[in-house]
Amino acid sequence: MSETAAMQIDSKRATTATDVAERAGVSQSAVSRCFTPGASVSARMRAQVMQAADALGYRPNLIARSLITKRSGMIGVVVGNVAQQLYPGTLQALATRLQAEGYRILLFTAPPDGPADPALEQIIAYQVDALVLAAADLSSKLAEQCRAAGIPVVLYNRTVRGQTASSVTCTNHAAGIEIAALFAAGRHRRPAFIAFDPAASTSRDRERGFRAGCRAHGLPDPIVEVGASGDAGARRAITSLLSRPNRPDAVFCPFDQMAIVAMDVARYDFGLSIPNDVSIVGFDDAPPAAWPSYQLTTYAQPVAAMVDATAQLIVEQLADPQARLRQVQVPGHLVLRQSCRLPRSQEPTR
Amino acid sequence: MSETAAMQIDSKRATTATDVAERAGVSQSAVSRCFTPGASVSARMRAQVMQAADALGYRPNLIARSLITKRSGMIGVVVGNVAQQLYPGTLQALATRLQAEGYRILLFTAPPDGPADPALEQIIAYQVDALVLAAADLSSKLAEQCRAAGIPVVLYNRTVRGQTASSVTCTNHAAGIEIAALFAAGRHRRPAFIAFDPAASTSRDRERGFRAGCRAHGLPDPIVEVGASGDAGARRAITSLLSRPNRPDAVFCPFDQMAIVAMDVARYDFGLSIPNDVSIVGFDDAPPAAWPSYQLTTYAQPVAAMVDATAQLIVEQLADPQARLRQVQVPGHLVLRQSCRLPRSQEPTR
DNA sequence: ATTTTTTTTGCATGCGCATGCAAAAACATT
DNA sequence: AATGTTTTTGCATGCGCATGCAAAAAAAAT
Repeated sequence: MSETAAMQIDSKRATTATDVAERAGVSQSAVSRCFTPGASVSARMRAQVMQAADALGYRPNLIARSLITKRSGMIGVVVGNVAQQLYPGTLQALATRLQAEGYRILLFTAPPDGPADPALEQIIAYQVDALVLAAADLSSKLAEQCRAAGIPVVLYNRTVRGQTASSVTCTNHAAGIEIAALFAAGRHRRPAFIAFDPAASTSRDRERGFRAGCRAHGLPDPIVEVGASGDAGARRAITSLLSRPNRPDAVFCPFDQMAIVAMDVARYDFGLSIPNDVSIVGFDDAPPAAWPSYQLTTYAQPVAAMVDATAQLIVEQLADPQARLRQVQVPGHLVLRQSCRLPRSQEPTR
Repeated sequence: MSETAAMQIDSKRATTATDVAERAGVSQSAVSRCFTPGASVSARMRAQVMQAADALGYRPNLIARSLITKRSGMIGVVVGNVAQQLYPGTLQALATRLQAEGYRILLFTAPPDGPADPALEQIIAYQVDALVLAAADLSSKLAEQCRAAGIPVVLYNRTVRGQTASSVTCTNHAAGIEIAALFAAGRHRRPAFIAFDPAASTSRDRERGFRAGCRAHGLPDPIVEVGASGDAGARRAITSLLSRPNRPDAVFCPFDQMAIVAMDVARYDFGLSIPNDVSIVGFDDAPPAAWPSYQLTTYAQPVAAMVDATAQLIVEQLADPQARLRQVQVPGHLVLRQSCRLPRSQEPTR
């Protein structure tokens, strides 16, 4: 009776290193060593242990291991809105990369409303080895607190004032300049920019570059409209722009989703032809940019390279906690498609 | 000298419950109790401890806690291709929901190539409390192994033979029937279906429903083409379909991305008009389906409800490991837009 | 065959915390 | 004031594993 009960409990219990040791007739530490790469074990012992381990279906408990090694093997990734823009691709790439590196991803999403730091407590309490902040509009407080707690932080696609964390971004400023040059080359006269959250460094840098580029190429200062909070905001902004008495003939949208909305509004609400009546340029080179219905000219973010840099920064900081913080900028490139008028001489590449 | 070194080490070390106890002049267990909801602590002690904890910036180490409670508070989520289709939205919703429930998400992505089970070892070793499998084309072996290891598994948007796990899907079969009915009502004559991975239950169920519906409504058996492996496969499949001598006049694509590709090919490669020359219906109601350029008629998957059901199943199984496995089917609904011809009498709703 | 060197193994300990148990303290009852 | 009752607290222990240290075994050198 009670024996049966005990056996049931036993069968529920996960098999531990001690169980394996017992069955193999060796010590628990021997088992541990067999599962620790680079430990000193004889071939015979290893075979013996492995056989017992297989028979019992043993897997080392990584939680227990973390407790000792002080490495959880988990990287926290905080994403604002997973569903938008380039984050799905980034997440995929990041996950693949970090998994290859032997890390697991602990995913946190920021609540859609308000910049409230998400389960901040959780993040620190969970002993993540490092943190990737991939939310353009997330409070920078989180980064600081983690840093104070000794957790390396890498900002993805954003920067923060005061060098409290490493960051990886695209060459946002240069991109803005380049796009202004493109507009100038296509003989546009009235540039415009739809700003995202003004607190987001990414949007700010692109805007600043764009302004500088306009000035440098003899264009007037761009008309700026704010198009925050998703498609609705973008719709409002582009509508406002196109309703102006002398409407812009070249609109730079700081990410593709916004540009897509802009194209749809221009075409279907205003009956405009792109790029004849108005040119629209996006940012990111998200998948829909290449769809035949849009053929969006856009500035491609080098996601693979950015993810790579992110992983590298993490590994670097983990290896040496004293490592200097770095702001990595990865160059992107313009992808010419059909949504922006070009100088006569130039054919769209690709 | 060595004192300084020692202090540095100390300052690196995270503060533990024992540190707090020392400072507050109480026992470590008292500290533990203060951070354990529902434990017996006097108000005075709590205040005393909390003050010390604040001063030291103490946070309980969840890893250590897990070791004792045998609950990691983590839910493993395995996703095939994060970047595609409805997964971003799902992931967002799931993360939000599970976070609200007090769980963290440990994210695993299946390698894009081959059905190789990803870091399976990792998943079990990491003591996740439960596992959500949201990869339509992932081997079902993983589910079985986890179940054997005593980890509750919930299949999201797919099922598996032999009741080895709970699952949450949309009413795929009924949806197939409904779409056949829609085609019949619109006086289509030559239905077609583009199959996804034939191993994926989701694609199979939709196809079976569609076939049944065609039969029931006096339509011929659908022409079936396989369009696996992403956009390229879809492109090949739809091209093949539209190249046929008597090409189909109604194509059902088992998810929106495929339908989008189909629309683009039909329009731009074949110069066809949608829905006059050919009707196209998708599945999921992903964001692009609503974009003006597509106006895709599609069967909406009730993501919120499905995520809800998933969370509920998990909570249920965690509360009672003996709980019966359940196959939950959440009803979706047809969203009529412009990509499918309707009977004269009917105007597109919405 | 003996000593020295190297490798392999077991023992003991502790990571940070939760929890059963018994002692102590606070409170309620007669 | 003394007893019984409830609450609060500390002590001790262990979760599953890695790791320093010393004993044991194997290999190399004399």
